[in-house]
Amino acid sequence: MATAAEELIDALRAEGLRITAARRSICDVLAAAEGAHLSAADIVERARAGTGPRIDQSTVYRTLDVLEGLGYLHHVHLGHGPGVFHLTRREGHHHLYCERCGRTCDVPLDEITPVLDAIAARHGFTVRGVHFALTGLCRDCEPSQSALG
Amino acid sequence: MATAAEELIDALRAEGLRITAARRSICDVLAAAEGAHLSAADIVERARAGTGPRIDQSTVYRTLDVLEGLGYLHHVHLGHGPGVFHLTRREGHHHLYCERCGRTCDVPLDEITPVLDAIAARHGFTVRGVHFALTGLCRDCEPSQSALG
DNA sequence: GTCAATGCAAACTTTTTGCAACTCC
DNA sequence: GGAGTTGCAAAAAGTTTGCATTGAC
Repeated sequence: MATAAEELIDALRAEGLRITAARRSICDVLAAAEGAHLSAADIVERARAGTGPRIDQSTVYRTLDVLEGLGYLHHVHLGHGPGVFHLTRREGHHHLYCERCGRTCDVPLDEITPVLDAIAARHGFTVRGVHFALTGLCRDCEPSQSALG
Repeated sequence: MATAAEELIDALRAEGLRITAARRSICDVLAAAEGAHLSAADIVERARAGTGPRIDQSTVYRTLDVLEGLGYLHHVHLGHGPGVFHLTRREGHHHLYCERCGRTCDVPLDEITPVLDAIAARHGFTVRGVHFALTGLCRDCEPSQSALG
């Protein structure tokens, strides 16, 4: 199959950027992660496992920056701690983040954008980003769950 | 009037915590800020202007932490950069944040919570936090504004 | 061969922590 | 007087930058 990694590499090439071992490795990691949310440190670790221990975090950050600039990647803040990266497959999505257990859940944009936009519009804003998660509690961590039982 | 600062001090006293010059100063700054969003650095700066240059950021962070724990204070992340603090007057509110110019707008919770909760509930979540801003563009920074003109 | 990209180290920003000295109650 | 707080300094965590070297085209 024409992998997602190849698509990223082609995108870089189309921009006239150079295809290096580090970039290949980073693209592989991102593609292999599919829907997962990886921190920069995760990506560094996996890229090193793939290509070798010489890949530096600064290279990873720079490559992520390039890919994000090209629109192939988003980074999101789920809570405190490092931002997490994922490819912008399809439409993108918003994130629900459980403050207690850290579980995340993706919410399709078309499910949430119209609603947020309507509210934002009343205040003269356009909601465009999915840059921060919506924080709350998941079913298992909701206190009323056991309190009511 | 019984100022908001006094209310905070009373709350600390009621917890058996000690009332120090530093804490008074920090409470004054928070109360004087009213609706504004202050970073920790802002608060340090203003507290020093009020009480003297010896107040340390670590003291400010620790005091903010106490007040947040007591429920009198929230901190929010509007974008990249430092978190911002504000007293939790009344009901609290969500934040709209313009990615381009940094303008913020408060959205009353009762305007947005039911809507977010409905969406979150479908995914087994309860949206509780207003911890991260909704990011987007304000009227003045919306590109379609001029593009359509 | 040239210039973009890398690896390394170090800076940077924001927040947290360790600890002796202090001071509020 | 004793425990909670403070100020100072240093660490921690995440990200960015400077720069000589390397390697893609």
